[in-house]
Amino acid sequence: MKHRQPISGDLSAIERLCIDKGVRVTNQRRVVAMVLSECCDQPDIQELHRRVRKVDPRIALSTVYRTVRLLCNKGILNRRNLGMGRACVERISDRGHDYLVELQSGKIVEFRSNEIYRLLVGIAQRLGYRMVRHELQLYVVPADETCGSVQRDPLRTRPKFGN
Amino acid sequence: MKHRQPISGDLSAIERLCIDKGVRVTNQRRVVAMVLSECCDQPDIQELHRRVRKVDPRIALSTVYRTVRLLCNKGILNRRNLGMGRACVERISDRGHDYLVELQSGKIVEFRSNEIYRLLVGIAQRLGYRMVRHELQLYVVPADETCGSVQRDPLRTRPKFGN
DNA sequence: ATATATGCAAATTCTTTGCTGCTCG
DNA sequence: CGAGCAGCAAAGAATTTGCATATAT
Repeated sequence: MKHRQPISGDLSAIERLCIDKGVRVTNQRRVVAMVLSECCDQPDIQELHRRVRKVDPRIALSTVYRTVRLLCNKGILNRRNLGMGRACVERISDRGHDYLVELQSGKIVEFRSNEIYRLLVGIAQRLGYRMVRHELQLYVVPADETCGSVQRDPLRTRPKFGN
Repeated sequence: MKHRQPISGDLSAIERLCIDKGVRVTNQRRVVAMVLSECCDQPDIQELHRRVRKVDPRIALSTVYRTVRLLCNKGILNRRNLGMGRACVERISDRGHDYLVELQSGKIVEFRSNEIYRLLVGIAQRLGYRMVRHELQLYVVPADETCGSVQRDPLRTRPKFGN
């Protein structure tokens, strides 16, 4: 590997978290952190890699996978399934956000509900647990839609634990 | 393909739905429907195939994939991601159910909340949509747990649209 | 009878890993 | 310096598909 100039600029929120948690900050991790910090959509790993490459084309896909996995383990990132065959990498935020997914178009809208959040805390408590986080997807069709509840598409989901 | 005796017995709830929706009922689909109707856990595709094979060992994995995809499209089944690297095939039920997932052990508890359900309907409405269904996972640790919100494990999620 | 399913194996796509040379702290 | 990274290519795992044959209606 040839020498490479460290990228410049302020640290992203994610980079800050890495330092706080004692994660070694390499140049490629910095790029991934930066790209993710600037996202206002929900990229999957391949898309994330595409964007990362625009900053530094030499960063390998496997590095992105490894970085995301590491930061997931550290509680900094989360890989989230949005159903309908989509998944994304997102920053873990304190209260979290949820997604409304339009079935026909695939359009995604983020939303939050403190009421739901509080109910969830209560449910966990009542069952003897403490809530760490949650994921909620709301699948919808336009209000005027006449059609029934026919699914848009099958979607696969591939699971398994990573090390 | 050699001739094969149709399996006997009453129709499962899922088979009933297939007939109603005009889905051609083949012997292998009947087996998949039956196995799923009898599940009281959350099997993934591979596990589903394993159980299907116990009934008829000649049913191929690809058939199970195709059947699940078809029934998802018909709004009879749903493939659901439980986070932490697990996904499952489940029957779509009217109001739906949600999952509480214990992060350490991976234990899964189903729950329902009418309050949350109502809130979701309202949220969709307010945004100009009609809710078709939702998915909600609640990740927890035992109440007495001292540890923070460190993630259990990275997990992959593989998305993509099917046919 | 005939449009559709199924099995099988090969092809895709997503993800991880082994190895070796680099780099952060 | 020295433990932990990044690249690359190859291995693995999950899922789909092409094609010839079998089957439901």
